[in-house]
Amino acid sequence: EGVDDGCGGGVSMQLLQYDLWTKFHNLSTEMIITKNGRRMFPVVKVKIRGLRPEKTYMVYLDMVAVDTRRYRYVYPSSRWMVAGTGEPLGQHTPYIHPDSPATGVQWMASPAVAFDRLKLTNNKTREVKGQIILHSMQKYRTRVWVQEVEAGACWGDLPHLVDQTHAHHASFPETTFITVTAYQNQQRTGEAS
Amino acid sequence: EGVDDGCGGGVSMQLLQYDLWTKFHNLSTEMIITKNGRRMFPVVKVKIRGLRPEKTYMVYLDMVAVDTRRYRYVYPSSRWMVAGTGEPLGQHTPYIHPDSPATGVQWMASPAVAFDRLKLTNNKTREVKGQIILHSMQKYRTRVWVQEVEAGACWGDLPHLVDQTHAHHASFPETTFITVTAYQNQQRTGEAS
DNA sequence: ATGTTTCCACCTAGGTGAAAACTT
DNA sequence: AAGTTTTCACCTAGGTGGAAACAT
Repeated sequence: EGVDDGCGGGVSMQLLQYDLWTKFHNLSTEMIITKNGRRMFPVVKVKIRGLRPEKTYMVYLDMVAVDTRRYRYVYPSSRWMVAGTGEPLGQHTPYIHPDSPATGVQWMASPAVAFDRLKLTNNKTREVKGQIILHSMQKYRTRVWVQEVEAGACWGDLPHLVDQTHAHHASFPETTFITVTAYQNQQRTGEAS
Repeated sequence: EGVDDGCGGGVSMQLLQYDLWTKFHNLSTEMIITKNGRRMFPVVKVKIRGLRPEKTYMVYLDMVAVDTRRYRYVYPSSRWMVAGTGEPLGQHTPYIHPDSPATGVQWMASPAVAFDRLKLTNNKTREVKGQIILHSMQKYRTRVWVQEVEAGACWGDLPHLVDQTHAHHASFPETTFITVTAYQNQQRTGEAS
């Protein structure tokens, strides 16, 4: 339940499927990205608490570039090694959770706010809705945001309402990953939760 | 754009895919229901106008039993004929549109509020969420409701908030159908919209 | 040759129409 | 035997891992 918070207030976010993520963190740490976009495995699921029930919030996610290095998987030792300098840190438009906007009651009633529709891609040419563009072979960490918006806000306008200076956030060390376009570690398997 | 309204106010609902529904009304008028639930074809899609932008509404749908007769498809003439008395008129819990609750802005921004997830069933034993239970071989008409609710309402509580006396409604003659468990009319085909 | 990306056949989940089964 | 219901194989859409292709 690693949690930092940006903005004071009692808002808390807890990463679910903690065992799965721990295993991921120990064994693999690699996340596939493809041209057409690939879903994350494991899926980021969080439990959100401490919202004001009647207020309206949107929830969104972005990937924090941990550094500007490039990584390579080295076979004899089966470890990730630094392999030079990567792309400079950039800002991408966050992925807005499809249930947004919704009231505090709704977000908290849900046992798990899941980002299972999110896709990761390396296709820089066309920006597709629902996909986050990342650089290959670089290290990222998942970060989730909760931001209050006006009750009348609608889905289409949400991207313009993103204001990270007035939002709560949490990032989860277990979700740190290195982007690949094909699995490097052969131990990687896809068991369900 | 057949519209009746229950409650005054400028709320209007228009049935979309009118050509498709007209063809349905002229050629077929039969709707499949199965044990496990079957989606409607055509799908009910409506355009909603005249809501107060900032207010919160839920939208739901029910099936009005047109009469208590039982119908049979007679082949030589290829027509539906009355074939005796059916089940008495009953009340079923309405199907709440999965986007509920949402603000007036959101409902009106959508070019078509579609009930494409709705399933119709003849399975009276277990009441399944997302399915409407109907009697076979009887005649029904689709009716759509719009009801204002408090901003803090959440999905799980909506069924208890249904109050048809304080809701707008519209029913569409073109959507009148007779329930069957297998197609009677061989001309029935499933072209897309 | 090695490291990286794209492509593609497999697999799965779920919806559909028609054959099979059931009923009266 | 006719009418009605259920079952089931086909089809489709979309996600996945490994094979093929590409690049350095």
